[in-house]
Amino acid sequence: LDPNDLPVSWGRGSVTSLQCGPEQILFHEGDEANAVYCLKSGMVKLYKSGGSGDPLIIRLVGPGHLVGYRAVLTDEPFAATAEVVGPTQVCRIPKPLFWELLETSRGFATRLARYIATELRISEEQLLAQAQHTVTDRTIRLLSLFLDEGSFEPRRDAPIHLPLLRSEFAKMVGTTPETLSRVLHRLADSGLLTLTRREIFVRDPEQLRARARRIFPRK
Amino acid sequence: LDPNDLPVSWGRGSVTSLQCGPEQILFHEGDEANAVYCLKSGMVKLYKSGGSGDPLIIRLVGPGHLVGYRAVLTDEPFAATAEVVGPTQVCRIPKPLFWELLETSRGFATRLARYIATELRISEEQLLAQAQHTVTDRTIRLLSLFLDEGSFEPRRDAPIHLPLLRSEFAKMVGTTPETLSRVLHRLADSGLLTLTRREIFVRDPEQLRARARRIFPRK
DNA sequence: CGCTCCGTTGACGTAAGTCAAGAGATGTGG
DNA sequence: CCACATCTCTTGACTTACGTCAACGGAGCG
Repeated sequence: LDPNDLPVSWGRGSVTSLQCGPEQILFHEGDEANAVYCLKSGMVKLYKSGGSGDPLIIRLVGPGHLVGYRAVLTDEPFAATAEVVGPTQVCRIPKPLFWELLETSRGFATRLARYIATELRISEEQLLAQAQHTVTDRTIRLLSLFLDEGSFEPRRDAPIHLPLLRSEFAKMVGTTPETLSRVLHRLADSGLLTLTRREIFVRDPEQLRARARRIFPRK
Repeated sequence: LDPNDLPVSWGRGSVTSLQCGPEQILFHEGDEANAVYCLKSGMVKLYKSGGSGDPLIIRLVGPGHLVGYRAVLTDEPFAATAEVVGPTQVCRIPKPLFWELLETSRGFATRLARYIATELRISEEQLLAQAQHTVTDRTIRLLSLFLDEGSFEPRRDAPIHLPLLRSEFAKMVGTTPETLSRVLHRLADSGLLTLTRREIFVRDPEQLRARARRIFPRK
């Protein structure tokens, strides 16, 4: 996931720019998909609940990335909900325009296909992790992913700062806040992390990455 | 997943046709991705192990579908292993030719993007199921999926016949053969299924579908 | 007729979900 | 500035689904 991966020129009338605040919903799971959104700044979380049970956060989306393209592309209803996390600027690209881009802009469809292909790999890796690794392992994996993509404002002495509540973090790992709390504190006790109310400081980034690689090879 | 979804004409010299037998491997996880495969008949299972632990079967691929396109598209090594299940005919499309198709064949890239987008939805649904549903629920979901796509030769009185061992079925559900056995027999006791050594007869397809819908809405 | 491979079943251990209570934060109004 | 309400995180006790280990039994095959 690298920002500005899709340098498409939006020189059309129908693209609108939106300034969004926290908790604003771009679209709901089940809604008709009539636009694609592109993040200029800020962050959006994409989660799906499937009707029953707690929602699972499918992914966090940063600047330069697209949301909603999957449903628009296949002409299905949205399969997830997109919610703004912090102050965020987005472009709204209506479906017809998106389709026009696909047909006219040379190479756009290919780039998009490649983009989705990467998402698919990530999703399948997460599926594997979910299927056969413990909460602790999955937590380490997620922390390591956050370290790698610096998109979450690493501080000088404090690599990871997430604008997420613990309960949201839990929804990304696929567990409950209670279990996540225990796991994080166990990791903190072993000296790997330092915890504050809503920040996670990684004491030893290299050791974390090493552990992640040991559990999930080839990353 | 509908067969012949990608009616591309393979009238080139470099496309080769292969006749494969069971257990033959098209490619291994980690191999360099130098070709895409298209199934003409038979079945291929795609699984990934991620180095440690039991492999998880990501998906079963039937006639008319592609395998390996994800890695070829993004120019990464294969992220999964493709193994032939029954007697199977496949086309092998070398990477350069596939790329040429993407660039020259009008609309191919878009169709491919749409195809991957569907895979992505399925993968994310499975992720959700894996994260917050029991083995029993996931088993029902899988059986219901098999019922819907008839690609697995439904018999007149016996809707589901899989050319898979129980252990493979378990790898699709994301559990162990032992647990799957217990779950299936519990479902059989309740009258929903009849079991033989390597076949699963669905006594009441409608009830199964109903249960699946109740657990996993909007399918 | 044995060998091997799977599927089944049982006993057991454990990771993690659930329920419930308590402890800090943070914010609000008097 | 201080109660007071609210929200999140944390901790504990309990429950449970599921994985693991091990033994057994029926199929298929040489």
